[in-house]
Amino acid sequence: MTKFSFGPTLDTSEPLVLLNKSSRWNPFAMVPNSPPHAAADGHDRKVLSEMDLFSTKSNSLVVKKEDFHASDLDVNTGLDLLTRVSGDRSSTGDVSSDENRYTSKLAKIQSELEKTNLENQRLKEMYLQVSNNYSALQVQFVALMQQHEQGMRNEIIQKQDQKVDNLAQQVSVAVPRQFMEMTSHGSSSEEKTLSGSGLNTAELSKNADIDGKTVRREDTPDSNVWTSNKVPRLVVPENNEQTNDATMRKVRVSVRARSEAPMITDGCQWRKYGQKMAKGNPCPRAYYRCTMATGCPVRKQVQRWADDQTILVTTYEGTHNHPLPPAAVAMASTTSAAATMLLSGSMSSSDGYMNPNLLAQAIRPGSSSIASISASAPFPTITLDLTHPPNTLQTLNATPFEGHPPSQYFQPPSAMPLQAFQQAGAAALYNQSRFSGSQFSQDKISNQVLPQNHQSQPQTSFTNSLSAATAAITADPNFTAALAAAITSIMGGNAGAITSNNNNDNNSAYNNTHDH
DNA sequence: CGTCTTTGACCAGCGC
DNA sequence: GCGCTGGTCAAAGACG
Repeated sequence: MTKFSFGPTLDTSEPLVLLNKSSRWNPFAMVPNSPPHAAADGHDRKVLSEMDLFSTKSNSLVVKKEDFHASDLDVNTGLDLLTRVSGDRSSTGDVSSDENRYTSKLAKIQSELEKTNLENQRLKEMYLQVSNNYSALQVQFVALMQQHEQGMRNEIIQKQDQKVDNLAQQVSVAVPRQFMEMTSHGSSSEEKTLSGSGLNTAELSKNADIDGKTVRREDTPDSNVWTSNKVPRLVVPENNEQTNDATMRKVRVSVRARSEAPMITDGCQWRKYGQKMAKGNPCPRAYYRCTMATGCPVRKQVQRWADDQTILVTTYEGTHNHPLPPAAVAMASTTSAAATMLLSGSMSSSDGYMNPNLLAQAIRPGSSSIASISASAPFPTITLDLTHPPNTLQTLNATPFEGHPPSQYFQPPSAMPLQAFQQAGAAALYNQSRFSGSQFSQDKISNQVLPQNHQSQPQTSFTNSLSAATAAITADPNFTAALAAAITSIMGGNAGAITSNNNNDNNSAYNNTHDH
């Protein structure tokens, strides 16, 4: 309820004392707020605008005239006003006229009280209404935010579908769609003997239509995760046991960040379930799983980079099957967007091989890059390198843990927020389906033809945003926020859903000598 | 006492 | 089949 402050204009001492002394309410006890004409002290005090502001029974304040007599006024000696009035009366000697005057004043006060009570009542109602409206708006806001997020996902899916259609029209060579086929139909011979259409747009559309059903997949630990809901939908149809294919399940997002802190909180809760020494890295690799919800399939690996142990490499796998706290959403969206790009590229590709021409343009040695895609890794992995300041970013040269030789890099071409970035990423991933199978065939790469509609795009805009994001990252100790800023910059603020990254790794973990 | 971490054991995939 | 490696399990201990 609105609480009205009497403020500095209220002289609480006198009326309070009076009220304590007399069980009968005396309107003149409100001397401090009596109208000027009622106050003999000459002070221009205002009428108390609100009397009983908190009691619904304030109307009971109405006082009958007959309750007031001159004797009453005389008794209340504690009231300055009354004292003065008595003095005035004694000077005039006209008691009856004074009573009449007090009666008229009382009537005025009563009327004012009624007005103020009515006003108070209106204010109460207004407050209730505002409060209710606020609550309703709050609910609507939450709902809109959810719808907005879903809408962005759908938009991305539509863009992906359009891109896929374009690719289907452009690609005439017979190419296996391993990545998609593996997820939609499992590893069947079909994936390698796909018709010359390259892309089965009808099937792609069908996959896209699966939207809304694939969220369920997140409930299965083996489901393909690491992506926003839309991505798994595209990649993995429901009711397909093949969706549990280990390869697809291993789609990963790796984040490199320079951090001396033993642990970086991203809002999610993680439970360490294992630690092992990995080949080629003196630092042990810690395994975590999300414990924010039972059955959440999200896992992550944390390991310090062998080349620079000040760099924490966190690799995420899976999609949360539960709501995320705000603190976790940023990271989740970031990694999810990256995974979305990766998978969207895989989806848009009609084959499993890289296009050397594309790579030649996508990979610009010496140029900045924070995103790379590993084709040599056992699983499709997109790596976000947040360890380099602007203009000194380096492409990632290997998957973080396995110590493999330099993988294929993807540098987002220019001036391209989400759609273009995704297109470029998709193109870069166009032929990377094979990396899901861990063995990338260079021989096949050389024979591939790719659409390159994105390759000529200028780079300055993206570079600028990238530099800004990187600067924010390097300056911001809040890894999560910084990472979110970076990806938002890349993705044009359309980063979708949810995969959470968290560096819960701690120094103690590295003291262990658990090895095999 | 419940939760979390530690860590040795176990399993699966892969190459030889 | 064997060894290597990555990944996971689960008992035991630590911790609050």
